[in-house]
Amino acid sequence: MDKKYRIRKNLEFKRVYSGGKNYWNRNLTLYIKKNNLDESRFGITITKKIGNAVVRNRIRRRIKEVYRLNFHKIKDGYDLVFIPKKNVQEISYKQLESAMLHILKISNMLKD
RNA sequence: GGAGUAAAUUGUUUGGUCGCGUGCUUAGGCAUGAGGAAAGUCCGUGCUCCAUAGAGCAAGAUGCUGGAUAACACCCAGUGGGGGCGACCCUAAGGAAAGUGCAACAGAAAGAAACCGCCAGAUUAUCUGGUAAGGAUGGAAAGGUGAGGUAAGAGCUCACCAGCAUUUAGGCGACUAAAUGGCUAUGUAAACCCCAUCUGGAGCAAGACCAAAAGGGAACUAAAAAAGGCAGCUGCUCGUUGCUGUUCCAAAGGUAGGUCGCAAGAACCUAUUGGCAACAAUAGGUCUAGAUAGAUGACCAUAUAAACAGAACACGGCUUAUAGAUUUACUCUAUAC
RNA sequence: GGAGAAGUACCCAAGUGGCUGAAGGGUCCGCUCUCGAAAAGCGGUAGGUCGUUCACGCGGCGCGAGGGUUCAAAUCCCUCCUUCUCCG
Repeated sequence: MDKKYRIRKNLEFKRVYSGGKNYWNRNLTLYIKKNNLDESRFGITITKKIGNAVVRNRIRRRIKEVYRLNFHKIKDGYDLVFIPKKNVQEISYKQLESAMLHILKISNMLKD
């Protein structure tokens, strides 16, 4: 995943939190905001309260993997921030994939 | 074979499809990419800034001896004490006769002790003197056991044991052994303290350089010197550094952000030599992560099972977590011979 | 990544070696007041857990967890756990 498709600055994260819409389901929270660019960008925030460093790394890598495989289905011109909830450390990769697709569907971010 | 002690190693393998960080590149690719604890941040160093890192006090650390080290609370070799049949393990282990404090309750008394008792004398609801053998309290009661001795007793005397001091011998030393002496004033220093040795403070979010936006900045003479005030250097004192009012001008400063710090090092491997060892010296060889919302993953196949866990300046230790497998040395014990 | 603070009944908390299971509030229970409640006032041998008991009661353990020093630890020392704060 190229760096231009990722949110990297603390300022940009804060802009998405304050000005964006948010959606949630049992496993995830999603913040969305228009970014006036040609492509969509994404970021992940995991609190230190979830597991230890190994668990957090595994969750982050799985979310990146799901996003990479479904990248082409997502509408252009938005910033997305995924925030996993505490129970994500117990679910499998397959369950995480369906949860992410579900939240993208209810937020109306999938292309037709 | 069983039970155990000590030390060490390893801690997923191979293949396929898609994907990530860094470096190189002829732009297709090639090379390389987490740990024994990367963890906790408990110690010690390097490194950076603060004044060149200064003086005194305060505060803190260490605490048997010797060695080793860049340094340490770690490590090695020993000493004393404790535990285990043993291999072996544990040990904050200086000073209580420098001084102060504390030892609740109980008990006569918690440090140079007469409540009861025992003995002697006077007197008779008791008083005076001697006495630490016995009672009672307590975690602890004034060296222990036995014998002599005595009015009753007592290291008062003697034997053995424990403890103290001196001398001699051995050892670099902690200390050990023997002899002699006087017979002895509890515990607590992870209470204050004393003694010896050591420590300036902060920390890579240190700090250096470039530098948007926003915002006003610099020079000068009088006050001047001195003193005072404010700020920085350390918790305080000393000491030390900078600033303090009027006139001119478009530079200075360092926030967001970026670059560096940032990986060839007290490095690792092998051999030899010195040393009981920790370790040191020499020679040869190797280059081995460097991110900045933070790189190792997903799926499939395979092997019987695979834990704890993820670098953020680096290194030496300590502590804590850890499934399974393997190796070496040693101890006790059953059976057999 | 680095620096620091705290942890005591259900909640807020005092206690810095000894008669403290632990002061004091809130809470809970009972009573007064009221038609009834709330508020207010008065009282309480209540309070976690384990064992024993019909119950009352009695005993053990318990101040984040585990060790150590001491005759004696919530308090002193060491290790670990959890929570919170600050530093660009």
